[in-house]
Amino acid sequence: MVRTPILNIATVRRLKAFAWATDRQVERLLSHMRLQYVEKRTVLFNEGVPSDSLYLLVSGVAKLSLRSPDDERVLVSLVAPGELFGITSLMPGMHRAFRSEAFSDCWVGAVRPEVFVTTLLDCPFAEFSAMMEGTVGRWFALLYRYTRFQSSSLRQKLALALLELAQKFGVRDARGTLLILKLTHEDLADLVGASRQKVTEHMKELERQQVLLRDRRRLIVHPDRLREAAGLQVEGK
Amino acid sequence: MVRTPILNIATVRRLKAFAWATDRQVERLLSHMRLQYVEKRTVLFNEGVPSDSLYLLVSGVAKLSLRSPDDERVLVSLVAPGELFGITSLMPGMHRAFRSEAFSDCWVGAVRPEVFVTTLLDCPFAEFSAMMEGTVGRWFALLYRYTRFQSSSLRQKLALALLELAQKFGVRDARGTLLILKLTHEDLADLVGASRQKVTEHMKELERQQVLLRDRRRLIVHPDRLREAAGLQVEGK
DNA sequence: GCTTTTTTGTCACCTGGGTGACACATAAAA
DNA sequence: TTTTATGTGTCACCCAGGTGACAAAAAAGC
Repeated sequence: MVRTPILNIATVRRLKAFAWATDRQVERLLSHMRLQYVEKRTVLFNEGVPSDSLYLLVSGVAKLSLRSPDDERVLVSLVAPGELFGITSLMPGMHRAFRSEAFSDCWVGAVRPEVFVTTLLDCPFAEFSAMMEGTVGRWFALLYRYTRFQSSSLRQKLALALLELAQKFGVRDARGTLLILKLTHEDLADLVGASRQKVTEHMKELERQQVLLRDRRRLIVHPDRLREAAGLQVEGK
Repeated sequence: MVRTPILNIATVRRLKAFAWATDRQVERLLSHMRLQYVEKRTVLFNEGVPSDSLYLLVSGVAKLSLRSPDDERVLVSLVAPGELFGITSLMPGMHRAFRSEAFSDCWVGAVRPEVFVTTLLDCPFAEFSAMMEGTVGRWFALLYRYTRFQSSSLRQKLALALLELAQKFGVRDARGTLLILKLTHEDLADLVGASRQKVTEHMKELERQQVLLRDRRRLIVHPDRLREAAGLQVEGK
């Protein structure tokens, strides 16, 4: 038999995440929190599903992971008691980036992100959310890239990096997506954490495969072919 | 001669980061923004310095990088026009995690984070900031770890991972810091993106060096020795 | 234009870490 | 206690990618 943990104002206020909140705020928050017991190995949410709850780990250890291109499980992080997780729910229209599962038996509290924000900050959720996207969205995007890098071959990292660059610095062109910056192979090498020589080799190979071409020192990539050449699933949104 | 770029309300509102703001908010923000021209290769801020401004890249390309344990430059990200960067300034008492320099000649706008937040969200900066720390602080910490992983040996990655675990799950003990979770070598391997066998080898070696020891299936680490054994500089807070 | 510097392309060679295989130890289940 | 499942320790072998070296090609200066 599992005993429901005590989750009162005093306990919560001891957590770093809420140290600065008032009693009334914490009280309101708790009244909106559904507490649940999650048994070891149970999946709380999966990658890709809509992100509509924010979680507080009350006790136990939770695990964030993702499945890499070649089907490996990457353990991204272990969540300690007192931490908030499932943070993508604070950004508009996000989907879960990681799978979350119980690493040991856990008690977890769930709140709607709207309630969380309006209770603790009293400002409209939509605005807060947009603000997050415009600021820390960058961190998230970077984290996303780095976690996928783990367990990828150099070829795949290069593809991932080029796709990201195409997204940020690309303009449509008859021949594909033109990157409006002048990148040396050394820049790319620094970006993916590889040696310049190997980057040159792979780039040459990708040119041979018609996946990208070069107009003087400007790159033109073909995103779809690139994704395919690197064995990355063509993402549906 | 360099022409000062136009930075009026209409221009700014076209940027994704501000699409949702009102004219008045944008106007107020602009009046508090100091615009500066930054020549290619100039460093805007360095890792480790206090984080007291938020930047908007108006034109050009900026670069975020860091220096790895073995003195390599890791290119973390390239910033596109219209993006905000220097985001650590939104979290309390943070220092810069990355160096930022102009990748090409740039126009950059700087605002105090307090002004940014209170203008766009009208809620106290201190609260907003604390909220950021309690939520997206996790992303930042992860990003930090992953960027350092780039260009580290397996030994160093393991050390980094164990130090992070010690911080999150450790309790002081006569013999060092005791981790209050039962981790298999396979868990560690997944965490650092390595094979189970190699992790076993390195762990054994670390035990031999008295850097960590094991009590049944619980780890006890000695943070200082661990940092030293992995050739990581002992960080001064 | 010519010169100097920066990139690119390609070698041959070395090494850290992946893989598979298997014995042994430890913990959980029965 | 015995059985079964899960972790740990250690091989021998292989390969992706790092390193150094150098020539050719492009850019940038002049």
